[in-house]
Amino acid sequence: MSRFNPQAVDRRWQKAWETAGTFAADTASDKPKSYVLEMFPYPSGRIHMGHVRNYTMGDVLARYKRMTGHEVLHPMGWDAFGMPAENAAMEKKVHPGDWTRANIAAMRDQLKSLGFALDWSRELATCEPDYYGQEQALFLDLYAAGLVYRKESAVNWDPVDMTVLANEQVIDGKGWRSGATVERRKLSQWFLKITDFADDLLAGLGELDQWPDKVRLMQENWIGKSRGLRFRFTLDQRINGQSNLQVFTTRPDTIFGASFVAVAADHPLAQKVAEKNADAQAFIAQCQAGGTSAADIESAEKLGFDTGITAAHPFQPEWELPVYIANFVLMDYGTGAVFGVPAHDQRDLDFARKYGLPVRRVVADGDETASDFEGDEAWSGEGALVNSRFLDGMDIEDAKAAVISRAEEEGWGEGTTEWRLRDWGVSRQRYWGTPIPIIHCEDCGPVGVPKDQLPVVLPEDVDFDTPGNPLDRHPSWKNVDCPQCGTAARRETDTLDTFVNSSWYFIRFASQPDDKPFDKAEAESWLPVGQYIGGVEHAILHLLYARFWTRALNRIGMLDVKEPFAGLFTQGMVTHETYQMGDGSWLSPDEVTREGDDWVHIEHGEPVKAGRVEKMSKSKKNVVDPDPIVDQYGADAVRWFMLSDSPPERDLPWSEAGIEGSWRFTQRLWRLIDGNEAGEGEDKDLDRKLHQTIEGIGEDIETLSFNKAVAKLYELTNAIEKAAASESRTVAVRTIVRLVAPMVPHLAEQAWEALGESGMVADAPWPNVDPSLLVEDEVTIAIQINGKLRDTLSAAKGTSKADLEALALGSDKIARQLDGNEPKKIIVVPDRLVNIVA
RNA sequence: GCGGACGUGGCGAAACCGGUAGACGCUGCAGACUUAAAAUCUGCUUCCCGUAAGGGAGUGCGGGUUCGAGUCCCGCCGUCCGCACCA
Repeated sequence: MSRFNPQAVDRRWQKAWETAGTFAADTASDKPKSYVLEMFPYPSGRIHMGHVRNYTMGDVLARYKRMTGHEVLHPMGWDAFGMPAENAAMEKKVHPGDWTRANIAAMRDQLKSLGFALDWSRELATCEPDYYGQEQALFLDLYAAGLVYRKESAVNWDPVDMTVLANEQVIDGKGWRSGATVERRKLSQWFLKITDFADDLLAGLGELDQWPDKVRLMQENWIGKSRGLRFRFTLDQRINGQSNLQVFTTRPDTIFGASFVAVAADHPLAQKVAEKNADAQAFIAQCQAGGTSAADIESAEKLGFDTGITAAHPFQPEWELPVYIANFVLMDYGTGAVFGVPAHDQRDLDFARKYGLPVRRVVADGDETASDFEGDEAWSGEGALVNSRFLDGMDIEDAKAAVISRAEEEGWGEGTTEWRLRDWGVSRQRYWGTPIPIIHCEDCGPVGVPKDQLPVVLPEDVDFDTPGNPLDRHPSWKNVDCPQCGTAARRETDTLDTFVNSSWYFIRFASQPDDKPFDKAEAESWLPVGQYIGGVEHAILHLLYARFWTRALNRIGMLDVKEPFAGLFTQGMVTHETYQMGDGSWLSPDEVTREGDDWVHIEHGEPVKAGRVEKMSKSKKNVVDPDPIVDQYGADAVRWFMLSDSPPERDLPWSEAGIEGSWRFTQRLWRLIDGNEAGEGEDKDLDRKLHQTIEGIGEDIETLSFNKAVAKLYELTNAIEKAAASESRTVAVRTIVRLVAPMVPHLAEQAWEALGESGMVADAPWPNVDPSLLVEDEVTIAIQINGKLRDTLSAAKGTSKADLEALALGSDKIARQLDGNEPKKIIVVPDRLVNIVA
């Protein structure tokens, strides 16, 4: 009997698939189409285990779909623009393009070594002009359709490096390189009108029944449709010529609990106050220090500045509320101004306690109705309105409606729908991205680059010695003539957010003509993606942007598909134990070894502390590189491990013992197949097991429950091993090759060939279930007393309730337990259990 | 701060509609084969009491519904993810 030798076999079949064009997707095929897609990788340099897991899952599904008669599109490409390339350029003095392309080449080889069933003929990289040029064309189409506009928006400004920072480059309010306190600075930037589609994006979630509920809920909350009241406070003085201050609230019911009004630091009222008040100016400056991210802003200490202005309560003009400038009010949401109800909002309560403002209860917390609110925990739950005049006794919803209709009658406010979703800012002040195809002309304003001049190609001759955007200081690229009037003008130097690249790559995979972004009919023959697989970290932004982009293409008539991804699966991370020396420094898994129950350094034997199992990360050095693992154990063992044990949506802890186990299994499987001896006769138990497995695995793969499919294959393997030679056993061996083919394709091809089958197993049909072989005739019945298991017995399937009851009462163990007592009641669940209540 | 999820043996987990908790894998232990080792094979492996037969406890914690709860309800605790310029 031979051994399974992946070092010899893997490459052989990878070449065979490539030569035969096995996985090339044929648009003209009349088979049912299936589009399987995993989120394309950023070419960071090496494939990591997270990629291997992600792509293995998609691969199993793609191969299974092929075997069940589908024409499968399973492509791969590169999300190739982004900051790491520029960081590498600064640190290693390499051009971002060279760095990126070298990374792509290395990672492509790595992916190929894993034997994924990919259609490489459709490979694309977003950093190449043939991709981003088409993206520029789409941008211009959206611009023409009125879906693109410019407005002022805040960025993180590093005053020392004189550059814009990404949120992740702001650490505790400081720039990551310079250490300088970051400022919020306003720049004129490009926006896409995603809010035009807010209602539709929300409504569309309802039809995405193959998406995880949690993702739909997260998107729903992100879009954040809320019904509320927009109304005007009358101020005691005119500011900017206005004596009104417009606010928005989702809780108009709590209007009688108001104790202050607050505006954002960049609200016009705040700006006006600051003109004459140095303290206000200083406060605003303080609010604008630190990063722009919501997490930073909202978790900071609540601070306010009393402007001295007061606002009259709409129901009682002599009741005056102080107007504050506050650091937790966001200019981007609602009107940038709110009223604070400390008793029923935690932020407002913290603020009121800090500044000694009144705290009035207006919603009863059970029996608690007193106007004076005690304690430091706001009550945001349900309750009847109290201390609220005409609202008293109403529930929250009725009170909201009552206040809105009163405001509308009296003319000082109106019920509105507000969205948390904001328009998508796509401007990035960086080099390594899609150039925005706009030329700024003094006379004509922003003018789109004519389509026959696309692509606007990034200049190659740039340097990264100075921080900031090299496009900005590249005169020959930047200075051009206006396409409209011909006078001197300048190119837009901002590039597009990389989320734009990933908002349509799945369409380009389906159709990639040279002269346009995609062919409508061809793209529509594949779309929507049947199963999209990627990390949960993309649950909101990427997926929402792609859904928006698809709708935008819809509106301009380029595509009739509305939802890009019919099925979505979010997979868990690959984790590993962490190791630390006594001094706190991290060690990588290959620097440590086990001695008994303890870990020590592999070279000098010093003790090592094994820590928590965490996401693999460079900073904690708990990273395992797939390459040497594939070399040692072969692609199939790695793939098998990726599918085993952990449910795919949960984290998968990588372990040396685990990959060893997978390796042993591949060898065992090979021995089972290669060592099968012909026999006579049928083996009914094995037949049943086989067909139960065929049925179960099909379901498991379709629901991406790979860990369950793996467990069933172990059970079947165990059963075949134990079975004596027979015709049934030979059939089982021939069948299991096809059942494992999506998971361990190299081994399966080799076995298929060894068994003398014709063609490739990748093209073989998936085995059929014979329902007549699934029937069980004996079942085990549990016998409980008061819900506790006391005995089990075996009975023919379908035994009547009365017979089961008699059998149960006839058991010695039960008689002993009952000790002569009469059962009060007996519950019988046929084919399952008998529960005796004593 | 806001939003979302998750929690079952030493470990990863399974358990379909509320019906035998722990399938399957890993680890560990014992044994077989071997001159020896590796590989392989066999058995055991939730915890506690007990030589055993057997008994008791048990699905993060505290309550509840039910003949019966890992599963349903209420309240906690812990961990992880996202928060619009990381991708």
